[in-house]
Amino acid sequence: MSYPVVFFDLETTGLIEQHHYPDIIQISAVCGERVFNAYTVPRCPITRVASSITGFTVINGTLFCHGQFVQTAPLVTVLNSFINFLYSLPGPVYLAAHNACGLDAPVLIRALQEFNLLGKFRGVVDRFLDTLLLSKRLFSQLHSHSLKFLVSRFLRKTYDSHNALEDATVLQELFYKWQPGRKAVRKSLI
DNA sequence: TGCCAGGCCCTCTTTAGGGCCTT
Repeated sequence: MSYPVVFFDLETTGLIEQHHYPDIIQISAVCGERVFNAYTVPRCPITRVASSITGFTVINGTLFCHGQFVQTAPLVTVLNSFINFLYSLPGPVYLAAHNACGLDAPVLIRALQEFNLLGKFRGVVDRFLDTLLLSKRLFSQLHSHSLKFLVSRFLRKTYDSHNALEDATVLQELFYKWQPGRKAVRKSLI
């Protein structure tokens, strides 16, 4: 592999819509044994569907997950901490997420732009890697490429997390299990 | 009240449509 791969996942207030980007609630990343995990109170309401999927709710400006209080930090602090985490690795790195080009990459980039952090971010992240594209390239015969299905198929685990840290962790396990070649990885970069 | 997106890939394609995947 050309660069180390950092596996990350976002939990957000919803999906990308034409005139509205969702807010970040949680950023998690793993690279080998190194782990990053942070939460922030979103500035826009969490959609009903997103709340039912992730378990996150905001009550009087405080974040809860399945009813449990969650320690948060301002978004700019979370983003800076995430970038500092990436700089602490032997970079530059590939930043991998499942369906990165559909949600995680554009939402993260937009948030970084808002705080003028994209330049600093680009100094340590070479490219995004979309493991959904990679899975379709490697296993075109599979009828599903959802993270839940792939975890069940390759890791023989029951999996229904929708917690960013758990999602990033299993994504790394999948990648290590697959051991994809350089060519397949290169074609899944965005 | 009820409804809601976008990008990618595949194919019975390219003058298009449908399914999947993410929260």
